[in-house]
Amino acid sequence: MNNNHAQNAKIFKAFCDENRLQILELLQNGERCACILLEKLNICQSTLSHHMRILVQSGVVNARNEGKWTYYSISPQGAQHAESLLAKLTNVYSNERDNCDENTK
Amino acid sequence: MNNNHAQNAKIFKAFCDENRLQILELLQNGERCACILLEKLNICQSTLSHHMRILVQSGVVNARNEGKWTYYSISPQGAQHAESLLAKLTNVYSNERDNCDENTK
DNA sequence: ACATCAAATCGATAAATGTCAATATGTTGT
DNA sequence: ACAACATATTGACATTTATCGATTTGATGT
Repeated sequence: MNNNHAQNAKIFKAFCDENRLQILELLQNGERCACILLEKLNICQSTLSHHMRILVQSGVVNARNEGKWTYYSISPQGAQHAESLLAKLTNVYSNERDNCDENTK
Repeated sequence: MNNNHAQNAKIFKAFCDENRLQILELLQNGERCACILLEKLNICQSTLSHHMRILVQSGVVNARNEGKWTYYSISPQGAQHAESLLAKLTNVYSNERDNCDENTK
């Protein structure tokens, strides 16, 4: 069984903050420059940078540098990975028999 | 647009902790009593209770009381809700034109 | 070289979270 | 009523996280 829960938890951290969800919502309309995101959010620049780092590290968001700008976009692959991971983590394998057995370890 | 990001963030908090992911993994084999979960995890009882509360409040896990025991199980509906919410949050509506427009607000 | 702008990093601080020990609540069986 | 057990709650503490202001890095244009 896949057991790197510490790493998997990091992926879902992308979705655990109000501001990050708002950022994702903005990115749903397409790739956006950091400065545009900054305009729309009531946070300071270093805070945005912090959130973008978490989003990128989760794999859910892509970053692209062009000149002095950084463009961010939702990564369909990263999102798909998070989605299937969530499905995998919540899939029920049992048919509910053997409830009190020790067959889980 | 659906904007209760604070509430949505709480749902994904269920998946943001290593221990909670391990609990979900145990529940994949079917409904489990808290005492069984406690046996398998290296955490103390009050910590387990804390994590179960977060999991239940996220809607991803169901709790059922029977006598002095509490049985927990994965909620397929709750999991489905989280999954479709994740998909909704990462869906890209744009065809990548109008990148620098102000059409997002 | 220099000024300007965008973004990242650093340092400090406040808030949130995870953890445990101790206690409380509630159920079961005697 | 009481003891035993399962779970929840409380209080304290350490760690992590979110946030901001200040500074640094890096690119652009003059």
